[in-house]
Amino acid sequence: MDSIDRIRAFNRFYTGHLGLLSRNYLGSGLGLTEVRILHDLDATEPPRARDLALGLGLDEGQVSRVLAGFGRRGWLERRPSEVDARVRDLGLTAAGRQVVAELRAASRAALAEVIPVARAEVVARTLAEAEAALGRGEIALRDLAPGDAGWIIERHGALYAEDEGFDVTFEALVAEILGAFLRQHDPARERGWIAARATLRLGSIFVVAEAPKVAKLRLFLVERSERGTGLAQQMLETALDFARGAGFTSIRLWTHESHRAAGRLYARNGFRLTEAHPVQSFGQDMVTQAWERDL
Amino acid sequence: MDSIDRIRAFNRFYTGHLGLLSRNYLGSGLGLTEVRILHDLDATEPPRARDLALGLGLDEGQVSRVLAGFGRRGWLERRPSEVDARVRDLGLTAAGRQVVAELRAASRAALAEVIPVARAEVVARTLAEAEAALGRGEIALRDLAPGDAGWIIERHGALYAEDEGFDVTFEALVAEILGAFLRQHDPARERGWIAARATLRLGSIFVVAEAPKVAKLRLFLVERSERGTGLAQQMLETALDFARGAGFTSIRLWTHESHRAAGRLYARNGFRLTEAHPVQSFGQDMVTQAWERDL
DNA sequence: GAGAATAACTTGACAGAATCAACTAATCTG
DNA sequence: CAGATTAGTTGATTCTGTCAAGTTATTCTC
Repeated sequence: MDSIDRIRAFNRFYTGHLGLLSRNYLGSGLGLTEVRILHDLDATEPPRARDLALGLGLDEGQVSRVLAGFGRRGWLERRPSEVDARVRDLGLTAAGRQVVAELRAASRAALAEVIPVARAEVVARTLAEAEAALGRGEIALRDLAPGDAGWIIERHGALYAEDEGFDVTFEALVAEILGAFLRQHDPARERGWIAARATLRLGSIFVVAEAPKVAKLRLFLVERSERGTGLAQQMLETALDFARGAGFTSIRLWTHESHRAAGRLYARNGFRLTEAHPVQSFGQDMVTQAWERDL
Repeated sequence: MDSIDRIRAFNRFYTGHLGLLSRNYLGSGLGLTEVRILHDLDATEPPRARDLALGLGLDEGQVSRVLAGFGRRGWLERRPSEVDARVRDLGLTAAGRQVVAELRAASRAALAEVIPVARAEVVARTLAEAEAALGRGEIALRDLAPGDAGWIIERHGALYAEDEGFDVTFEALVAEILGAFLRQHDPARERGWIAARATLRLGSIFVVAEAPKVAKLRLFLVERSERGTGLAQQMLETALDFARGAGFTSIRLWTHESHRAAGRLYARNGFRLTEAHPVQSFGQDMVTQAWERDL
């Protein structure tokens, strides 16, 4: 079962599990479409009819009829816009907002019934990550927070096991490096960043001191999904800027020959290959490289 | 925004994003309901009409009509069951299976179009975890695999930060403990387990040697969602059995007074509180406890 | 600035989906 | 064996979604 099949399996499971397709939505007498439109209408900046159709993937005619229905029921006011007379400004009435509030409460109650309270937290966390994985939200570079170090270790362990066949001693090394860093480091000269989209972590990069004037780049990792997007370049620049500002005059890093894309990134950013020799580590034969550049 | 609201937000996002409500499903001329029924029919053990209605949350009349339609198109054979003449045995014809195969291919293609290849992997991974979080799949206790150590560190870091206000030095400690364990331990006498539902990890427990005859229980963690389900008891028993089999004659553990439920679990399992004194650690004032029992 | 093109929305016609209820036939229960 | 239950079908009705045509206002083009 490949990734696409897994996603399809989830879709079937989820639609079934939550009854997303239910007609008479939560006994309100409204259809799912009406509920979705109502929800969109209840925003600080109410949308135009056209936006509703586009945003929800509906026929404009249908939206028009639904809105007319809301008007008839006294939930919605529609008056010609003063800026553009083709457009009708939409605004929920107090009664309309009341209906939305009731629907929201009913929806919450229905969900709470299907999902045990204790589970809601994990479910929300994993779904939020899935949402971010689907590309929702902006990527930000931030400082380390509790839990991040573990994630860095997990992803180094998992990705290097898949890509290079490394055994768990590599994960052990990463754990020890990070343990030592967290326990003690000079915040003025040493720092780690996490790239994340909402709660979904996408990459890590660290600058540590190797010598008074020589910095070292470590634990530079970017998830496969974000490779080739320019994120790695942005992270590298952030790290180099910090190292420069912290008074280092040069920076070094160690990597493996098999990381071709990483090598190209370093070369493009002024690093020179200064060392390369075969080693046997983490259960695999490979060629380690040292790269260096002035700051 | 609490967990339930987050889940509701995901539902809105997801239904919109994947166009789950698409009518004329993938240009096949079939509706979503027909497609769902067809998919369910294509199983090794074909369901009865009744099961379809129940399983998909549909009206029995509607299912009957849809099945009749499939029969008319030559996709489905319906003959009275020999066991129970009220029931009609359902079986897709070769043509029917062909239709299902084409639909599956079309669905895969449509998904692949919406989700960039590079992203499919993370999306599948996070959705699989969400599915497990929703309670799908059995819980299993297994040995450590790459990535597990990082997860243990992350969850210790995150949960203790939330529950006890610990700072990152606690995460550092866990990282160092695990780094050392992974790098070197005696597999006959020391062992770690992960409790997981599919790919979603739910807890961890370790047995290590403190002295030749004295074992130590460490890194015992259960996600909030699984507390009170008997999982912790099962994990503890597994660990105690192992320690007994490995020749230890007693076992110790350290915990904090604030972990009331854990304390009750230990007491219920024959542990005695042997030590308790106030300490200042990880940025918090607390009372550490030592517990012990014979094996 | 006139005429064409486009945009925002409405309306009509119609096929298909979902719902409710009534119905047949077989089987189970006590 | 009478009555209840189960599996499935059929009919009437309402609602949804879709396609196409229409109205009015605005913008574009030469």
